[in-house]
Amino acid sequence: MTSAETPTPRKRPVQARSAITVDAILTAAAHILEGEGMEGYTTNAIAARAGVSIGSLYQYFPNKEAITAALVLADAERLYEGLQAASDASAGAPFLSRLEALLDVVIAHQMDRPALARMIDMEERRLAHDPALQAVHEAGFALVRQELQQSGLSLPFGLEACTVDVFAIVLGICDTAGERGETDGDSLKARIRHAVLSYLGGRPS
Amino acid sequence: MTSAETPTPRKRPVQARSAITVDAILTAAAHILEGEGMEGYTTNAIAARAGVSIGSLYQYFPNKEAITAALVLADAERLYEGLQAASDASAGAPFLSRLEALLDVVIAHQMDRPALARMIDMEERRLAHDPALQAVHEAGFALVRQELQQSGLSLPFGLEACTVDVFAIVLGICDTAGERGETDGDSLKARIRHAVLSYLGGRPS
DNA sequence: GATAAATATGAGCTATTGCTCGTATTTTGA
DNA sequence: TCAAAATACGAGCAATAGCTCATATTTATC
Repeated sequence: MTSAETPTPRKRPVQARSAITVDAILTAAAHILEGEGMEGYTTNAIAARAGVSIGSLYQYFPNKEAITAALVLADAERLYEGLQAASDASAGAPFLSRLEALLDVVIAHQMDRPALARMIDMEERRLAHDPALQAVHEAGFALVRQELQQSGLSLPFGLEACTVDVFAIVLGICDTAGERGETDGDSLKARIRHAVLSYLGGRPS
Repeated sequence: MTSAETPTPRKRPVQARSAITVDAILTAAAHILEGEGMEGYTTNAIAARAGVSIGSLYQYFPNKEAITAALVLADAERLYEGLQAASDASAGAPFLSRLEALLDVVIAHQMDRPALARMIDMEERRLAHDPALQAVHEAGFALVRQELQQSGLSLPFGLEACTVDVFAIVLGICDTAGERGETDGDSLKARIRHAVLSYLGGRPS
């Protein structure tokens, strides 16, 4: 994984084994969050599950919050990179195709590990003021903004408002689906596509 | 406030003064949540702010979670009652008017105390499995479901899916607006109305 | 092989905080 | 008026969990 997953590390891991340790910690944290929620999410439990001593954990993370922040940031980055890749891959294609490509990424991201996605989503709200996280969010915004600009559609509101709302609609429907335990990705995609397209004024379905 | 705000009370308040105590506790809890977030949200702080001893607090709430649950439930009930009232008041009116009446309630609820709304929203996700809360949610669903049924619109998806999505769209845009600190209720309403109407296939703005 | 730097360890400290319980005060009802 | 019930009080217990630090081990460097 990239170095961005370890923000504010107390010590920069330089040897290979320490990188493995950091990775094990983040993986363990994710598994606990996914399987037990916030109740079991303690630094001691994370260290134990990672097969690492609590001392080692605090050698690379200044506090518990930093672990969560790293987890959330890595997740946001993965999503953004997926969107970027989809955007690049569908360059030149008509807007509808490009939108579908982006939705596929978002939905795959949601459907992959729904329980984890839900927990990370909740933590993401709590850590919304983290500058590194905000930067990734802004990058995602920029991507969608550009997509809308190039779509040639006559937008119902200002570019910024439409960008914000498209995000809100997509994430809103996705999160709700996650909370309700929906598993049908195709249905989800069809509904989100319809919601976004009709909002933008493009011919839906 | 109604008795529904005190679920699972350790002791049912029967005298007037104890009702005041319970009310003071809930009010204090809301104020702390609104002003300091989860960091300052401790039972001792709540009791202190309420001008009540910690012992009194635990005479009416079995644990801290019950206070939060009562807060969230009261909020959800207030919203639902507002929707119900708006629905009743606009009986017989065309769908667009009725939708606007409902949106006014939602937006007023969001704009009234945005910081508190945001915190309650977060806790609401965490407590999503609370039966009493689920019941209120279901009541809200039923209201919107009926509204859609009576609209005469030919829905783009099944009634249930449309109900869920309308909720998700409205709350998604609202929450995002709250997080971004938006203060223009009119703009918000226009966008949400557009999003919902276009999703449903009714002629937007 | 020797020295230093990096990494790993985990017992236990510290601080917080949810919560209890014995007691005091107020209200009710007869 | 007085006993019983309801309410209020708050010092302090108990448990948890974040985190430190002195020490041990491994790796890199020369």
